[in-house]
Amino acid sequence: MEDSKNDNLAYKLHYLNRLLMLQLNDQIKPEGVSQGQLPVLCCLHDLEGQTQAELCTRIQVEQPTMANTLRRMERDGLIRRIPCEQDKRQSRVYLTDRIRPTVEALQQKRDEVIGKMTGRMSVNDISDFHRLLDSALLALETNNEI
Amino acid sequence: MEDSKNDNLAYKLHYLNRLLMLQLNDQIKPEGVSQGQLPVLCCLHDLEGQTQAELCTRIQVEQPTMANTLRRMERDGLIRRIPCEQDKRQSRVYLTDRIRPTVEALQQKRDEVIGKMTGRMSVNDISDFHRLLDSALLALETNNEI
DNA sequence: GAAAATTACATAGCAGGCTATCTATTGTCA
DNA sequence: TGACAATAGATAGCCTGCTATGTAATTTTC
Repeated sequence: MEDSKNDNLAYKLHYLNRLLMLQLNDQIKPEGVSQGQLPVLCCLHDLEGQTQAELCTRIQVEQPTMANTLRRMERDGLIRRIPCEQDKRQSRVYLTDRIRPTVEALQQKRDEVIGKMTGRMSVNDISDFHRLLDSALLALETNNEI
Repeated sequence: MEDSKNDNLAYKLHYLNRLLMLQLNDQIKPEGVSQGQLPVLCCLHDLEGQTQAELCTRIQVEQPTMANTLRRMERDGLIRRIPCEQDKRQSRVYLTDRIRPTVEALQQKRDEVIGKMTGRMSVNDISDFHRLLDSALLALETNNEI
């Protein structure tokens, strides 16, 4: 049976994701940025001053994951957090001046890795790939028992 | 720009993989098995007595990753390791009697999650999905600069 | 046959995902 | 107003991936 030899969608997706994240990491490492931090940089590049909770919602990770990511990013000088006056529980997150000018180049690096991945695909293939991923995402996001 | 709003293949793949692994975990957790352990169980179900290095090659993870996974699986009573007489550096890995009879049911659980993911796809879609993942894998496995 | 290279595996340390739980603040309502 | 509920974020602890490095056994080479 093929599936027991790892020839199944779950294995392929998992392995492809690992390859992709490794190569993405390699591309953005020179700027001192890692794979998990890039979505936060992009999200803040769209709109600075978001709260941790807002970043969680947009990037779709759990709150403690974001808390850890932000801690590392602050440590590495990618973001700064400014406590909110009105609500002392929350902070607003901003890019540092050092990283702000490089975010678009980082997005380009990411797109190059995606380009390598889709190198042998036709335009139709790529739009099918998007469509199939969207369909799979929607199916898994739908909250009911299997 | 759409890509800066996480509407890109890298983000989708990453997110889909996370959803898939979470739901796979939920399905196999009752048997005391987790997502990263399932490929090892399947691989040993095909052929018991493989070495750590052989498992690495088949499952395509780095050796320290496998070492850790095997340590947890031994701790949890999923495998046992028998030192090799001829070559004292290596051990051969076997399923425990407890887990051996359940491996096929676990594979079925995995296939159910995959089924949920592909629920709205046609047979053609699914074969396209395989083809596109294979193409992407091949492109990223090819070892040259972007 | 001994030194050197290789191999098999273990360990340390990090990133980034998760759940569960804690603290402090804010909001609600009787 | 004072108690309780809800919210924002931090922390602890786990898994699974990675790189770098260490150690013991084996193989190769001179």
